[in-house]
Amino acid sequence: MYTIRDIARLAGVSVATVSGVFNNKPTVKPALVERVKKAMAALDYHPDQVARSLRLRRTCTVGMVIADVTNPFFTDVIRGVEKEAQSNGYSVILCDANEDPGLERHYLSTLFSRRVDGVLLAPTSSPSVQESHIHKRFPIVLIDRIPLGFAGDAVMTDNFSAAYDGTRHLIELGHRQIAIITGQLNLSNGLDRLDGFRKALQEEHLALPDKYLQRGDFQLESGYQCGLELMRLPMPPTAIFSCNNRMTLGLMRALGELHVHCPEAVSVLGFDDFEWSAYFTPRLTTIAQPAFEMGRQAMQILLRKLQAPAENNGIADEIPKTTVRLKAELRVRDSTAAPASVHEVQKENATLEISH
Amino acid sequence: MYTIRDIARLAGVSVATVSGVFNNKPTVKPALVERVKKAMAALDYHPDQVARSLRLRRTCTVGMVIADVTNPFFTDVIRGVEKEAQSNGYSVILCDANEDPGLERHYLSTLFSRRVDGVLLAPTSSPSVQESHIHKRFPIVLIDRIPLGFAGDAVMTDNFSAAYDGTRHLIELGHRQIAIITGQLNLSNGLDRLDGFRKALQEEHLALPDKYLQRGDFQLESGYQCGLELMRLPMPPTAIFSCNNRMTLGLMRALGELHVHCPEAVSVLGFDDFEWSAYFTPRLTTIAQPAFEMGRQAMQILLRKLQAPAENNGIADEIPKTTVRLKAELRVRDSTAAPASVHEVQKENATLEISH
DNA sequence: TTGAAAGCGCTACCAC
DNA sequence: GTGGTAGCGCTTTCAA
Repeated sequence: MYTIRDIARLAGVSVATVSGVFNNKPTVKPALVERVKKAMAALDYHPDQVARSLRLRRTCTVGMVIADVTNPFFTDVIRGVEKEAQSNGYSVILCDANEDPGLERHYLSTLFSRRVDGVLLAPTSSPSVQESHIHKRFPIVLIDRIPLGFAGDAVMTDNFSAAYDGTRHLIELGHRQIAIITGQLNLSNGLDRLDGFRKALQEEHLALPDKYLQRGDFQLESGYQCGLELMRLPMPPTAIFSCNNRMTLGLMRALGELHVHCPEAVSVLGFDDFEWSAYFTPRLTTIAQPAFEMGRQAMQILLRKLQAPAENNGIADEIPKTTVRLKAELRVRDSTAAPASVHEVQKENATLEISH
Repeated sequence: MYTIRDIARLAGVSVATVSGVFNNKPTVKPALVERVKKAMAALDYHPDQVARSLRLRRTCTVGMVIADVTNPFFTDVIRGVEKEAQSNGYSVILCDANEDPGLERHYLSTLFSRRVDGVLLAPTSSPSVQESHIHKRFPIVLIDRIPLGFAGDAVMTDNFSAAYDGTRHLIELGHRQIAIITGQLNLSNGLDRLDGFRKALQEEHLALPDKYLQRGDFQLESGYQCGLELMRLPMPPTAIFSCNNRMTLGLMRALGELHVHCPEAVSVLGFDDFEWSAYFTPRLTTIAQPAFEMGRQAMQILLRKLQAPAENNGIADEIPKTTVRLKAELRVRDSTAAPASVHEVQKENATLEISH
């Protein structure tokens, strides 16, 4: 392994000059720059970022702690983060907290040891972010979800509006008996979706019977169980809003097993859109989150904090907090349709018109 | 930010003692260990891994360069790597090469600068791994795919056997007109799948007309185009083997648009299995790669190389190369069935038996 | 404009 | 057992 000294010797200059070259100091003479670069290339020399980090007290590395990397939603988030990081000379250490608060805490400590400049965090349900000492370690930007009452930097989908708009879509199709399968309600992503759903119902004075509010946990199995329960009710709903991709899969399985046809017998609206949503039978109507953009903007905010004056280093409270809520997009496909009763009415109307 | 000196002062010991404590040196007296640990906890002190790395010439960090993180297959690979790394005290820097050889080369240089201890690489089509100087930088273990003629450490699916077994499944169902949609053929994953397919056909003396060999590029669009082409042939195949998940999606879209029913009119066997494979209509028969295990074993091999004696540091040629080929699993679902002609024969046989 | 040297936080060697 | 200290590779100040 070569050092700056080897390059200096080979190029016949001092180490300070070599350092000046790869830090683009304008004071180094072009001729010397040339000689140094040649020497660097000859030895496949790349400055040691570890030594550099120690000296500069800056690693140009950020940590990314994801509660559940297996959820394909996060793949796009990660890509957005990675792209923005890479084009700004940052590297990303990826940590999979696996929905385990203990592991999340462990990762946050590891990242601190490694002196990452900042952290992007999609927190688990029992969030370490609430502990103030974590924020003394490095700036943090939350992604996708925030704990109740959290006041800090965050980028997420405007879940309330997204759920509201989606539910309105169901109402406008003529549905009156609409059920919801929610996720956990202790983080914003679960709660805001339920709230948006409720708002849309209340505006139309539609009831939400207890049985129509099924509480899942964002996992496939819970979507399946809640789906079974809903469709076995004496008065099953005519439309179901499923609050994430996995639960939607479980719900579809439940419908299949019960031989309940979608959308004829029940409409399904799912949160999260993916490559395969348009390949289902029926093609799924979904609420698409801007995952890539979420990652990109989160990294941008973090970078901005890192460029803040050194004395507060992006940690101090004086820096204004940024919360970005990105708009989701409703993608209407074939899993939502007017309820059977409305079909009847429409047919009748059609008949009437024809008979004029 | 506190340093080892602050802890030493607070605990009333020397820096050497403090260092001894968090490096588990058995020579430190328990009473001192206690005092030091208390001081560390009091200040939320975590040893600076940057300084440590500089001193030890070891970062306990590995790089992971993925040609295409958007492919959900890699999500599981990454999880396997991450889990194995984490439980051995390693961190993972994730790099998305985006199928761009230039970007891949750039990342390999960045990782070298950061002095990662080793690299896991799913190479792009125009692979930097063939360049010998890369291997002087750090040990590399390839994942999922190797360039033709590569001799080094690698972990991948036994693509040849997987494709062979899958094709045999089609043959045993009675298919004789079997087509394939391949990916690029310059890396092992594409080529071995084609070879396994060919082998199975040859054993049964089945022809592979030129038109039945459609060359895709592992992207959705190519699966779609190849699917259209195949089913518009004067003599379309009765079964199609699609060489990855994305192309299978494209193929299914093509079948849908042409109103070709699967599996009645054509059977579909897809490489790669995912959460949604069992939720398609029809439920897809697939070849499931052990992605998580692939990541885990790749990281294990890399760790083993890192523990090799310092003088060759896992880079020298003397260390034997390990190539692991993991078995894939054929998951038979509903998208593959006997061809229409065989259905007829079976029905006839059934009739005959009844008439006995 | 260039070079010599101090020091970032830690480890490990050596002296006590 | 414990402590003092050189030095990992780099940046940057200061002197030439």
